[in-house]
Amino acid sequence: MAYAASAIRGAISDIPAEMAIAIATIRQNLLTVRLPSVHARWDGKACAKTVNIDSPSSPYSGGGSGIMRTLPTHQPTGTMAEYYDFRTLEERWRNQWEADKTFAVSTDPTREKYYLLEMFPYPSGKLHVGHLRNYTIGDAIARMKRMEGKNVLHPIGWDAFGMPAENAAIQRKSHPATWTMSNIDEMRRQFKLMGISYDWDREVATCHPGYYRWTQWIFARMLDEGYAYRKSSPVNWCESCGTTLANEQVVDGACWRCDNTVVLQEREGWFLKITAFAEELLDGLDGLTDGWPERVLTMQRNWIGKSVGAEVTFQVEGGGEITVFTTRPDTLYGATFMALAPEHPLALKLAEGIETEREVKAFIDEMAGQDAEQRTGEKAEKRGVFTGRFARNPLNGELIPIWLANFVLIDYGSGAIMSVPAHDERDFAFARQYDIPIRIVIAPEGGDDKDWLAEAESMTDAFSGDGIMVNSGPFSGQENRGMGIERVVEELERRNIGKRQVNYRLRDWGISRQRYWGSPIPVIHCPACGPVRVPDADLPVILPTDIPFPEDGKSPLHTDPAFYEAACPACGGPGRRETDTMDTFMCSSWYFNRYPSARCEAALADKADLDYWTPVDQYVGGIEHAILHLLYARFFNRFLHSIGVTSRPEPFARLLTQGMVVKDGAKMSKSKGNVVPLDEMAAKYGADATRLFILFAAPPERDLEWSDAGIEGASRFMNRISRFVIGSLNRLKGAAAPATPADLPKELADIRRLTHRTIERVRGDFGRFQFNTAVAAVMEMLNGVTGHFGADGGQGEGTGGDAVLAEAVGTMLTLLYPITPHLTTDLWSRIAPEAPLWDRPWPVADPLCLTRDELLIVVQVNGKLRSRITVPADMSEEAVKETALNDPKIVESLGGKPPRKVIVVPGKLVNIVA
RNA sequence: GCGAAAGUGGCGGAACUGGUAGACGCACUGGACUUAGGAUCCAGCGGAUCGCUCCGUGGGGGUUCGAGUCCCCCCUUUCGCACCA
Repeated sequence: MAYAASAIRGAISDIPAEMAIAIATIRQNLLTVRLPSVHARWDGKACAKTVNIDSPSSPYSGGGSGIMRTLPTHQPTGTMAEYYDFRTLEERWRNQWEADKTFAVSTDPTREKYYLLEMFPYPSGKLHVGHLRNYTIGDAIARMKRMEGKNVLHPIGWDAFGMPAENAAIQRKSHPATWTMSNIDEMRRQFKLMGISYDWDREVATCHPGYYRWTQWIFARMLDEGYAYRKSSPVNWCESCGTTLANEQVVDGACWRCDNTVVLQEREGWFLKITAFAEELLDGLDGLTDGWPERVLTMQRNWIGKSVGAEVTFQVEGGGEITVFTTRPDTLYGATFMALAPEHPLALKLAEGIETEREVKAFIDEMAGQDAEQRTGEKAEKRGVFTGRFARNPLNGELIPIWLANFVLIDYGSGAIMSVPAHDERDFAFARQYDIPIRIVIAPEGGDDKDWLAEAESMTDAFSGDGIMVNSGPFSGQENRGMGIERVVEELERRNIGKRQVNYRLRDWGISRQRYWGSPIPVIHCPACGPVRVPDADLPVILPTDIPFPEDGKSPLHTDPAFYEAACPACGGPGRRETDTMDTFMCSSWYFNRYPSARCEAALADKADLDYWTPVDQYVGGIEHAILHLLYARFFNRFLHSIGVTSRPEPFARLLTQGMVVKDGAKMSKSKGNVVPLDEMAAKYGADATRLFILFAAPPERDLEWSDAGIEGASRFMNRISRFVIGSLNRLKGAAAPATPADLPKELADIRRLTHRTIERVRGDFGRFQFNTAVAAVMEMLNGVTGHFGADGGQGEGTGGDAVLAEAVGTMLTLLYPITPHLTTDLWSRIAPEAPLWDRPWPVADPLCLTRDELLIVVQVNGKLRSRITVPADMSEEAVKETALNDPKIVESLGGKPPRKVIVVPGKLVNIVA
């Protein structure tokens, strides 16, 4: 007894000396230490203390690291709980995994591969538990797949270019590179601390020249293939970020990163022709329906926004023509006016020299001064002005007025529309406001034969449904859908005044950023040759990091002659290097193709490696990238596939979008000030307990509410399983294979059934990534097993139970390993030091152990639970029915009424209808 | 406005194809071990009567021997889209 107290005294130097006057008792394998109550606290904080008892005479000394226990300091006094020493144990295995490169993999076509990827992080500082969820889910999958025998590629890297580094540099009077690198170091440490099983040899950072060389190379290929081009156009400008943004990066009229209102500004810049892939990107989604969440597919479909219709040309009375796009050529006879966007090239021209000119000009000027919110926002009302000119309806020859309207968008279709107020809500509202005639040309199916021309007067809403064409010349009487549309288009094509046309909402991707911390665009502008791309041999164009970063945040590239002065690669004359940098989304659009051969110098990636590893089998990340990153990455991959670089058109076979971590009703984030620091959790509860809680608290797709009490529970479970396994150790060494259930006493057969049923449940749960129920199943199993063997695993010693116990312990540790790898590995190493847990195969349930010889049958009367009966498993349906009917509770419940009908669900229930 | 998902104890959440609602965990209550207990162990824990029983999965209808689960209507919340012709 005495050694325990002295061990404690020695181990905790900061406990006051009198504290060590402790009473220690050992009962079974549990050490209980009592301390005098006068020492209410020796440290005001509610954190834990660790006590290492590692005496040679200790019953716990066999395991090497010994048993350690934490003593919660907030207890006034305390018996030490049976805590496990997660600090020492987690560090030990973490170090071993790193030293041995346990999770490093190589291309091996003889083995089945599994590529698991979490969206790589932006190195913004330290990780908090909100970040961790993504990586914990990924790690659980990776570790499980390894146990299933797969060759698992599980890499990590850093999305390391971007604005926040520049902002931080200004604030700290530092340099974006310095800030980024130190964040990467910090976060790498934290990933290792949490025991995420990455192949660190494949780490990439997008700001490394060895990486962005290939980002530039991809841009060069796009330039060669005509998918990268330069144009001047109105682009989204974020004043607070001091840069332009792509359409995808504008959310509700505001910058996706800083939430500042975005304004349109005419600027010249580089664009990528993502629209050329619109159809492919849309079609590709059909192949992802099994593996991607439906709502992500829907969001991408909506974003691409395909519309099928026709292009129709209208002749302007007095010269000129206007082309419109419509999805409803069947309503052409109902077009009673045309409307142009105020920015339309003809807008002012039409009114030139006639009496409407001044009014039209005023309208155009007014609209030019409005931002997107005023123009197309929720409260924007329909506004317009008559140009004074008319166009001729190409089918019925009628003259219709040409208007300018605020609701017509210049950058969709041709920036002009034909307006059919009877069958389009927007046109209807506009027509009513400006007293433009409304003409019905589609009659609702089954509607009475009315005078449809007169009917328009009393319309209160546009009718946008389908029906029969009326007032439509030779087309009248047809169904509009299908044949009607088809016939009209044929007629337009025959007369050469229109044609079939598909339009997309998707726009080309503007990638020029007027910032410093990004990949340089490999182009030199030459006064003679125009923009010329830098030859491949000269890549990468290095982003200079040795130039001072100015305090005003302006990109030093624009003002650094050493950077921008360059000879034209084509003519050798003096040129100017492109000083804008690339959108960082370009860097993250292909990184998953780099991991398979992360250090490849000769190419973006080695083809054999790509053939073997891609596509990513399971991608894990946040829903916020449903469009942004996931659309760009698909685009890049398809482009690279089209030029023979990547092996598959689609990059991600399956996608899991995890929910956010919320605390106090808000998403956990630094700006909200509700973060739970990772280091703190690791120090207080350990990496395993933190991981366990994250996976246990909610299914992955749903939001997770952080709970300080919840992680205490996770920690308790770690403690209980640790106590149980350590207590059982002496029974496990050399335990034989368990006997078949038939040869075991009922209680032990039940334990084996519990073991194998748990294997079944966890298998199913892992398959659906329902880690919360998988954990619950193992918790249940531990409850059942401790119920039989005792919390210390010592009960029933010397019986044939050792083998059953050994099977149960091995199973629990294996099933839990993907979630809490450190503790399970450590405990297993005490049972079988020669074979590490991570090399064990994933368990398979033995059907023999799942069978039962007795079944519990629920008996209902009129659907209400009335009794439960236990019957032999092989009892016939008829006999089960009889047993149920003769059950005393059922007899009473029936009260002599004869059963009208009896339903028997084999193995489950009997329902008696009376 | 349109579309999608979701509403289950005090809380997080289970219930796979309709078949014992509330697994597992948290919180709470009682007990044990104790000088002490915010540790540990045991027990209880949807509501009402607290014996049998009745009512309970947002509300209302329906289908069925049987509905948290399927169908219809409504309410609430979250997310996405919102002049894209």
